[in-house]
Amino acid sequence: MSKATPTRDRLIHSALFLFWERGFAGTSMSDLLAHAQVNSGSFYHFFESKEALLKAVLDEYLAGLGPQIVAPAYEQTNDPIERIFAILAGYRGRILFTNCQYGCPIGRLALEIDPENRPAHQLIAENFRGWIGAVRDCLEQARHRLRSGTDLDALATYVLAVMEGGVMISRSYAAIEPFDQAVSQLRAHFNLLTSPR
Amino acid sequence: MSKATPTRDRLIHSALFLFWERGFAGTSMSDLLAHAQVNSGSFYHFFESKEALLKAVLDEYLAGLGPQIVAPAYEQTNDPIERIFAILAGYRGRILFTNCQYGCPIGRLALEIDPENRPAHQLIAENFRGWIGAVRDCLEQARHRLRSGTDLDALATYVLAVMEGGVMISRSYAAIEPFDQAVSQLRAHFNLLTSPR
DNA sequence: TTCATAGTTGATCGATCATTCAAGAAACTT
DNA sequence: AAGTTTCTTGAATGATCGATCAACTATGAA
Repeated sequence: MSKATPTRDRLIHSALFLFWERGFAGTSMSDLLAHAQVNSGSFYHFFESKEALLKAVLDEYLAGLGPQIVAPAYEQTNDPIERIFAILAGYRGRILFTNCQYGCPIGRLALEIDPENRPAHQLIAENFRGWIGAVRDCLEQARHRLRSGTDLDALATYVLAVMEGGVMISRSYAAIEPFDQAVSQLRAHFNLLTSPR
Repeated sequence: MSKATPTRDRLIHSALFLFWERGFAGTSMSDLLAHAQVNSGSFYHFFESKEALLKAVLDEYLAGLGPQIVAPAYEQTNDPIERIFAILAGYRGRILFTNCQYGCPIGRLALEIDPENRPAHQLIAENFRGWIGAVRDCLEQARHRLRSGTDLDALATYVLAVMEGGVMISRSYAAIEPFDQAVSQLRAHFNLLTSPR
């Protein structure tokens, strides 16, 4: 990250990456400061604490959900159901790009951050809600093709669960296969949901 | 944990619980030693390092998979597919028991532990494989009821992904609903898979 | 030019981290 | 009873943690 970028942005973008790679506790302040090329005094000029940085990072993820995750998938295809699978394919690309090592950054924090830390989990939940909402929008558009009685909220939540779970298993296997298997089964489910009775 | 229990066992059982509650990095040696009522010198008599304890804990989880997770579900019902959902119901109980705060202890470690730490991830993957294997055994028994062409390995992996993802989302929402929604959609999937064409 | 505000520097702080070790107690073997 | 191994005790270690602070520079308004 070039020093041309404002200090606060360098800090956030370094944290985006490092929290994804190493988690929150696993990223030390000295790691972060070295990566962002910032001195500790400057950090505390912009943020009250490491904790405050976490919140800023979660805000940033939320802001990036549309442009970084949803929009590229929407550009791939006009079919609403294919758009859902295009979102999943985006995660597949990121898994491969990181040698199956990094998963979903939000999911990682969801399991790491103390549940008693409600402000942080509120933001994590908002990220999940945003993601689920995007999938739900697609389902809404495809609702006439889905079996009547399908619970769209539950189905959208389910898609997120499959993604997060698939990413998790692929990480430990250090292989893409578990993710692919999970997605292929989800595809089978959608095929059944959209097939004539 | 009473002092009647051997020291090594106290350490492992304390770690089982604390790693589940706070994660590996989030559990300090002093937390652990206080919880197990053991002095640091005794710890290092039995374990080479905190890292070595992690491996012992993962071994313990693997050993507990049958008796703690699978067997109780098998006792609930004889129907192989219902047994899968009984396993999921077991996790539901544990989620509720911990106020939606603790999820799956293996999943938590899967996302926390550095993927470069292959020995640990081998053990995590073995736990996942064991879980998937147990589900696969049930699917095998029910294979005549499933649509032909169903990939049983992929379907079993998928069940784990849904469980892990559902647990994760419930944790951040601090509510059981996301888990229930995920399981209900999985149920819908199984209903479609077993319904006549 | 002056002055206030905004941002930077890096040494330093106390707390806590995982780990070590010398000494001694307890549990065995003979 | 004597000797040997196993286990326990808890103070101490050096490293690293997140955070602080006073001194300094850069910026912008008057």
